[in-house]
Formats: sequence, C-alpha cells, structure tokens
Amino acid sequence: MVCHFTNAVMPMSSSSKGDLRTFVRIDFPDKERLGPGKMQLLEHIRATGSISAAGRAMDMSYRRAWLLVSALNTMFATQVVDSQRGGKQGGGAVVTEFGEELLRRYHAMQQRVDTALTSDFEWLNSNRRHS
Amino acid sequence: MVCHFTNAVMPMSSSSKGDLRTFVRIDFPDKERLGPGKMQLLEHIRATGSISAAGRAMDMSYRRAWLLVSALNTMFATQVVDSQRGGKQGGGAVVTEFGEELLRRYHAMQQRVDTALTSDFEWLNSNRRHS
DNA sequence: TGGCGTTATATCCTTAAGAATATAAATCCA
DNA sequence: TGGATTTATATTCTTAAGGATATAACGCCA
Repeated sequence: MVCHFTNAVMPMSSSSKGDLRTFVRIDFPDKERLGPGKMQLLEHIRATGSISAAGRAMDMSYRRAWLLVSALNTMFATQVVDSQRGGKQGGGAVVTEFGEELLRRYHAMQQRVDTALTSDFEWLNSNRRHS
Repeated sequence: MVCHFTNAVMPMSSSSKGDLRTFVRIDFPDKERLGPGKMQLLEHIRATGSISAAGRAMDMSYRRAWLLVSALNTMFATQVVDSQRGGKQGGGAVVTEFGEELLRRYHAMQQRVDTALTSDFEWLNSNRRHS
C-alpha cells in the first residue's frame, strides 16, 4: 500500500503552514490509488447526489468520474458509492455509510500527517528552490 | 507541496506492519515530485559513485536516471548530486552533504509517518478488497 | 594520439492515461 | 408512448512519460 501526503495549493480541506498545504494519497499494493481526487469527488457526490454533477463540479469528464467511482467500489470490500439509473432525475448516486467513514478516516489521516511532518515540510520549503 | 506515503512491496528501507510497507513521496507546488524512486537512486549513487551504475542497479535507463538527478538538483536551492565527466573512470557522481541530509530527512519522515498512521493503515488493509 | 567509460543531450518510438464522443439501458413523468 | 436525465460502457483520439538509440564532450591512461 502506498500513501502520499501532498502539500500543494488545492481547494481541499487541509491545514496550511506557511505557503504549504498538505493532503494525503494512498496507493494499494496492486495499482489502485486513493488520494485527494477521489475523496473530493466523493464529497461532490455527497453534495449533489450525482456522479455526473460531481464530475462537472470538478471539471472532469463523466467517464473519468465514473472510472474513479468504479475504482473506489472495487478496491474496498464494502461499497463506497451506491448508484441507480432511471427514475425522476434520470438516476443518481449516494455515498454509503462506509464511504462516509472513509472520508472521516481520510481527513483524520490528513490531520495526523500535518502534525507529524510540520518540521519536515518547513525544512523542505526553506531548502527548495523557490520559483 | 505534496507528500505521498506509500505502502507497498518495494526493496527500500521501510518498516512493515502486517503485509504493509510504507514509504514517502512529496510533490512540490509546481510539478516536481520527491519520492522513493529518487531517494533510492540517490542511495545507489552514493554506493556506486556513478549515475549510470545507479541506473543500471535499478534497471532504469541512463536517460531516466539522469533526468531524476537533474530534477533533484533543480528543485532544491543546494546541489544534491555533484557530477563530473572524463577522468580515470570516465567520470562519476557523488551525493553532496545536502543530499545526505535530504536522505536522512526522508528516512525520518518515513518513520514519523509509519508511527502516525499505523491505525489508519490497519483499518484500510482490513477493509480493502484483498486480491 | 587514440581508446575507454561516463556525463550530458537530442531524437525517435512506444505505451499508457485521460479527453472526446457515441450509444445503450434504466426509470420516471407528461 | 416518448422525452428527459443519469448511469454504464465502448471506441477513438490526443497527449505525456519513459525507453531505445545515437552522439558529443570530457579527461585519464596506455
């Protein structure tokens, strides 16, 4: 499994120190990854009740959004997003309770990394070639 | 800046918990990244005194190895690898003192992440679809 | 001087990721 | 019944990353 902690300018919940922002990315042993993209998409799905609307909100093709959701659903033993087609609005998608827990976990990991690596990020930032 | 903590089967110094191994990857605001690939290459350069030998040891094309070293040298204010061509062995490369400190920092970050995210990795591992 | 091994590049090719597009399929509602 | 909207999926195209290859440049040494 692989886990990335990203520190960049991104419109995601993250704590900043100086001009740095951090977020988490995790890669599983095979090739599947779990990062801010899928988590943000998950939040948009929760907000809109639709994969396509969430994709549009992130300026992402529906195909890609659907692939991300599909990956999420296949990489965990429990369903992360439930979707249905047809019906009044043509269909929709909801984040499962497991998906909600995954989001909470993800944010908690973010917090833990922020605090654990504060000094490292400061060192990296002060030693990196700015601009 | 982006930081990845990767947990996968890889021949790198990393602590394992269960069948998981973690390592760190960092992405800077632009597009430059710092992860196990460059760090491992750095260790091979230290061991062999040569970019090409380090690349061969990692089964990596010289072009790629050189690009990674070039990226390392341009993303930090201080040189990470010093190289020279010509001479007895045809040339060579050495990891600078800053490069050594970078390696130490990287390993320290690995340690910190390992301890900070133990419970999260356990949760992810127990909830992921195995196989 | 010429050979050797390495750094330093450029050029071309292959491949994988994602965008664009198209089309079923489902289900409600007018 | 047909339209509207979304899920689900296939197909084609574009683009970016890396591999393969070639070639200078460099400086020791035989």
